[in-house]
Amino acid sequence: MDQPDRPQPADGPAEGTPLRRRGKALEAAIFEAALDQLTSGGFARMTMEGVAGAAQTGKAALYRRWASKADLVMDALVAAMPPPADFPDLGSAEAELRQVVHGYIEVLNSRIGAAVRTLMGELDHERAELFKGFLHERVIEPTTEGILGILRRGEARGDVRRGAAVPMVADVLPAMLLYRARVCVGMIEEDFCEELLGRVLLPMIRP
Amino acid sequence: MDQPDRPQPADGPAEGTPLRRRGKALEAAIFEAALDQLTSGGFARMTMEGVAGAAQTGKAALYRRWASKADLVMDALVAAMPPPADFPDLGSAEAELRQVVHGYIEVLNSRIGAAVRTLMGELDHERAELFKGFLHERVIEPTTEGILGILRRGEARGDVRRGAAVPMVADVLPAMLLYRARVCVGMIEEDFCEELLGRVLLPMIRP
DNA sequence: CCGATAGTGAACGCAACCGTCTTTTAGGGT
DNA sequence: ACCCTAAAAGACGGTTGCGTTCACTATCGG
Repeated sequence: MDQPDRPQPADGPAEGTPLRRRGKALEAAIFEAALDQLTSGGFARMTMEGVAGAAQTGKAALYRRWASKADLVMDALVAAMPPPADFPDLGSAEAELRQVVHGYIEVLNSRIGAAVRTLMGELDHERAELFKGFLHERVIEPTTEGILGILRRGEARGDVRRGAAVPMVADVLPAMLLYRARVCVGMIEEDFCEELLGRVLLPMIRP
Repeated sequence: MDQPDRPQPADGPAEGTPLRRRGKALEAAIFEAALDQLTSGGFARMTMEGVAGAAQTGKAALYRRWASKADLVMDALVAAMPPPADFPDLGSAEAELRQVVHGYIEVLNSRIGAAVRTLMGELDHERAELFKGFLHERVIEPTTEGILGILRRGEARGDVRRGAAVPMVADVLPAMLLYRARVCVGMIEEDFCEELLGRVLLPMIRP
């Protein structure tokens, strides 16, 4: 039952590469290391020493910028966050939901997606208060609102049943993606998308 | 951004109560403390010292029984786990799903439910390997199989659409419960049950 | 080239926790 | 009452990481 208790060191620059970076380049490396350490071990197990080591820099360089681990994580999240997703009118709720699912699968399979997923999994820990606001404003609520928009349009168009444009229905998509990410190993495959649409989402909203 | 970094001490026996317990009574107190510490801070932040303190015992008493923190958590989970849920034939998929949702809400609002929820949230951390087998065998798969049984009966009976008796559909219920538990503060209320049924589950499976 | 400054690497004292050990105490059984 | 033994309490040496400091070095801009 004894396993290493720390996130694994991330791969750093290749050997022979000049190691001293300044300013933005160093920050990018630090952010990358921070998100990776966060993902592989959770917030508690992520350490400033680990991040510094993975970014091949010194702790002093981290503490010159950030007072705490949480400050660093928050800045790393903000820096890596993609722009808000679009939820354009594609003429059918099915096409729109398919695009959303594809988009979210792509994000979840990315570094920032994995980090967000980790924090979502820790939302009910006491330290999650640190990130709750960010996750609600930048992840949870935009997702729900965007899908709600699709459902409203669908209701008006007629390809979504009346009464479906509510947050509970909008939350099924993110809930299923997170559950799938939790329960199964590895990346979410694209065929998951078609099954989620065909078995769950479209039957649920059909008129 | 500085907050306490450890789970809060659980309430122990009242002052003046004799503190020395032996055997099963002490183990029960230790298990309770372990699950509470696990829930409030996650696996990483739970410590043997914290558990010992919350159970008002000494570390030596813990180490006499369990070689490691993970061993303790596993035994605490096994001891606290309710018997497998029943999924009886109630004559309609609606009634059956309502009973399941009620049952799971009740479990999720309990100590063992909160602990399981915490571990579900950490399933993709490296240390989650320790509990993955347990969670799959005792939580995830029984849930999916039980709901699948309901869906199959419903298909045969005619109140569930053809093609709905698949794991993807069966996973919507636990996925939504976990998402709700993650995203919203506090206990899951019973009116959540009716909305989940009325807006999501029944529309999704209706013929 | 030179000066300013950020980065590097090492070291430091401290806190928290681990796992172990010892002495004392008290609960349970006979 | 007596005895056995598990539990309580405290201490210990070791490890890890924190946050800080310092001397040196590399980089950038003038």
